[in-house]
Amino acid sequence: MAGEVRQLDDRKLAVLRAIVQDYVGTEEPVGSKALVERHNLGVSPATVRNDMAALEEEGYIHQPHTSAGRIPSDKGYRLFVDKLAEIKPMSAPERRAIRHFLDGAVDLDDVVARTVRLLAQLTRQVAVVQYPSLTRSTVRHIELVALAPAKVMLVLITNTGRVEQRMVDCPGTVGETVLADLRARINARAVGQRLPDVPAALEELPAMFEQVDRATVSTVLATLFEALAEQNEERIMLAGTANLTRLGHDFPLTIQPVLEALEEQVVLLRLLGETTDAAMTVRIGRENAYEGLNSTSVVSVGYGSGDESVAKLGVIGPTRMDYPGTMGAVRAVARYVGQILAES
Amino acid sequence: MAGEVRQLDDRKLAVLRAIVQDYVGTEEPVGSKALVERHNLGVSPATVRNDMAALEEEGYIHQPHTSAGRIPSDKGYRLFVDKLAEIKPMSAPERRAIRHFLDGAVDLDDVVARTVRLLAQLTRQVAVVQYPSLTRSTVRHIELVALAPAKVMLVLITNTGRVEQRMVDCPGTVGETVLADLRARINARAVGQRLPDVPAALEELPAMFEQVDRATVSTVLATLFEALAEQNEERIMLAGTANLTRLGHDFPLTIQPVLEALEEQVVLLRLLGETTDAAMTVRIGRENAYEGLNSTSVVSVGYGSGDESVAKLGVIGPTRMDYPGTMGAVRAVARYVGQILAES
DNA sequence: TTCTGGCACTCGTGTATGCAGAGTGCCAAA
DNA sequence: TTTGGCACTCTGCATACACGAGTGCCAGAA
Repeated sequence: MAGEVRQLDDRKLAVLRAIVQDYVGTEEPVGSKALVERHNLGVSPATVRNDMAALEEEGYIHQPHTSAGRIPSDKGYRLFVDKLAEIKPMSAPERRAIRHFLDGAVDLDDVVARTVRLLAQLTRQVAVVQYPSLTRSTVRHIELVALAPAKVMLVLITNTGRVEQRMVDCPGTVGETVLADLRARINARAVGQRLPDVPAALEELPAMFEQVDRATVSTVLATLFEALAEQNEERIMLAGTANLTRLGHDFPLTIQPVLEALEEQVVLLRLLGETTDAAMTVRIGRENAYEGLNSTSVVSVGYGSGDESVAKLGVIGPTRMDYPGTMGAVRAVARYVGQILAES
Repeated sequence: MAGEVRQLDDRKLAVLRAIVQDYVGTEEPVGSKALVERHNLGVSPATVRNDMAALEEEGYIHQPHTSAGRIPSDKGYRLFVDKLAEIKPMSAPERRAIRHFLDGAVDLDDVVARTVRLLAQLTRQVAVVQYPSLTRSTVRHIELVALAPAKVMLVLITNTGRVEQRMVDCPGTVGETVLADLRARINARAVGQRLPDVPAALEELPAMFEQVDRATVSTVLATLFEALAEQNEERIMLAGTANLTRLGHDFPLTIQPVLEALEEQVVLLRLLGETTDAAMTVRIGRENAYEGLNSTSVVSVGYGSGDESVAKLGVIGPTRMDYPGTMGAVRAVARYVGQILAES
C-alpha cells in the first residue's frame, strides 16, 4: 500500500525537529504553545497541535499522560537522526584541544585512556573505547625467552603496540640453540602477518626440526596459537560513569541496569560489535539488543590507523541526547585517534 | 584528665552495638522499644533511652530529628569496629568458592580481574584492587629486540608476571652482536633485583662498551629507567559500581561524588596508599581524606605473594555497612590472592 | 482545503490540613 | 538505678482543593 509509511509534510517534520531539540534541552515534555514561541514556525499553536496529533498517530511522539506535552519516541529520534539532523562538526578550537590532548600519550594504554576520558568529557556521557583489535593487527615481533631449563616465556608484539605474554611449560629441557633457531624461523614467517593468518604460516614448522625437539616446538606453537585466539576476547576501557547521575529523575531504576551492563565487558563488546565498520552507528533505545540499555542510545564508530578500522569507540547516553553534537564529537575523536595510531 | 574519654559501662556499649547492628540491617533509625524487642538486653525501653541519651552526649549516635530513632555517627562506627566487633571469618564453603574462582585465572590481568569481581560480589559493594606494584617486584627478564636498524623494543618482565614494553629510538644503527651483548650483561646484573635497585646495578654498564656504542647503551638504559620509574604510577581495577545504587534514598547527591572519585585513579591510589601494610585498615566517613567519600567507608588491606605485601585491595561502601562481614571477605580474598601469586 | 481562535475538559503539581504512629524526654515511684 | 507513665514532637500518608499547562474538537475565516 502507498499509505503504509505515510508521507509527512515539511512542516510536520519541522515540528518534530523542534520537539526533539526542545526536549533535549529542557528534559520536559514540550507543548504546542512553547514550541511556537521558541521556534518561529509561522503558524499558530492550534495548527501545531494538529501536526502533533498526526505525529503521535504515526508513533513519532507520545504523551506521558493526557494533557501533558509531547516527548519524542525512539522512532521519532530515529527519524530525527536519519533525516532531520546534521552531524555538528567540532569547532576549530575544539579540534585543536582534542589533538593536543591526545598527542601527549606515551603508549597504547595511554592513548586509549586519554581517548576515553576525552570522549566522556566532550559528550558529558559514558564513553567506551575498544583496544585496537588483535584480529586486524599484524605481528611485529615474537620473542622467546628461556627462564628455566623447561620454561619459556613467549612474548607477542603487534604493530598496534600491544604486547601479550604467556608462560610455556615444555615437555623437556630446551637448548638455547634450538630456541634461537625456533625464534628466527617463527619471526621469519610470522612477522607482518595478520594474527589470524599466523597459524597457517607456521604450519610446517615442526617438520623442520629434529625429532627430539618437535614436542617442544609444538608446545610453543600451541601456546602461541592459543594466545592469538584467546586474546580475541578484546579489552575495553570505560569512563564517565559519573555522568549517569544526570540521566533521569526516576533514578535508581534507570541507572542500575546501565551500570550493570557497563560492568559486563561482553555486553559492551557486543554493543560495539554491532557497529558497521566505516559508518557511524546510532542505536536508539529499544534498538539495543541488551535490555538494560533500553532507555539509552549508543553512538559508535570504527577507528583505525589508516584506511581500515581496527576497533570501535562510542558513547552511551540517554535516548534524550544531543545527537548532532555527540555524533560530531565521536567522529572527531575517532578521526584523531586514528591519526595518532598511524603515526606511532 | 580521667574524664576526657569518659568510660562507658558495658550495657551502654551493648546498646551501641545493638544500634549499629540494627541500623545496618534496616537502614532506619532505631528506637528504644524496637531495640529491647530484638536484642534481649534485659532492661526496659526507658533504661535504654537513658543510655542512648548518654551515648548521644558523647557523640556516638545522633538523631536525624527530634523524636526519631538513633543513627550511629562516624565516631560510633569507629568504636564499634575497634572494640565491639570481631572480623567474621568466611565459612568453609565460601572459602572453597573463593579458592576455586581464583584458581581459574590464566595471567596476571585475569587474577586481578577475577579478584575484583569476586570481592564486589562477596561484599555487594564497590571493590578496588591495585595491581602488584612494580616497586616491590623483581626483574625476571629484560628483552631487547631489534625492530629496525635504529629501533629497539625493550620488554621488561617482572616476577609478578607483569610486562612493560617501550620503543627505543637509538642514535645510530645497532649491531645485533652489540645488542646480544648488552642483553646478556643487563640480565646478568638485573635479574632478581628489585626494580628500584636496577639503576644502581647497571651503573657501570656503559663503561664496559666500546666508545661508539656507548650512546646507544645509554639511550637504552635511560628508557629502561624511565619505564621503571614511570610505571610506579600504578594501575587499579574496579568493579561493582552498580552496587552503589543501593547506597541511599537521597540518591543522586550521594552517588555522584562517589562515582567521580572512583574515576580518578589518583584518588583511589591515595586511598589505598593510606593502608598500613600488614593490618587491615578501616576508614570511616569523614576519616577519608577525599571529600567525595565523606559518607562512605573504605576497608582495605595489603596482599602479597609471600610474607610481604606488594599491593593493596579493598572495598568502598556506605558508612552503614556490615563491617564484620566486609572485613572478613576482604581478609579472605587478600589471603587467597597472595597464595595464587606465590604459586605462579 | 487549510489554518485559526475559542472553549471545555483532563491531569499533574503544589499547598494546606488532619490523623496515626513512632519515638523521645522527663518525672515520680519502686 | 531502674521503671512505668505521660505529654510532646515530628514524620509519613492520605485527603482535599485550587491552579496551570496542555490537549481535542469545532465552527468560522482565509
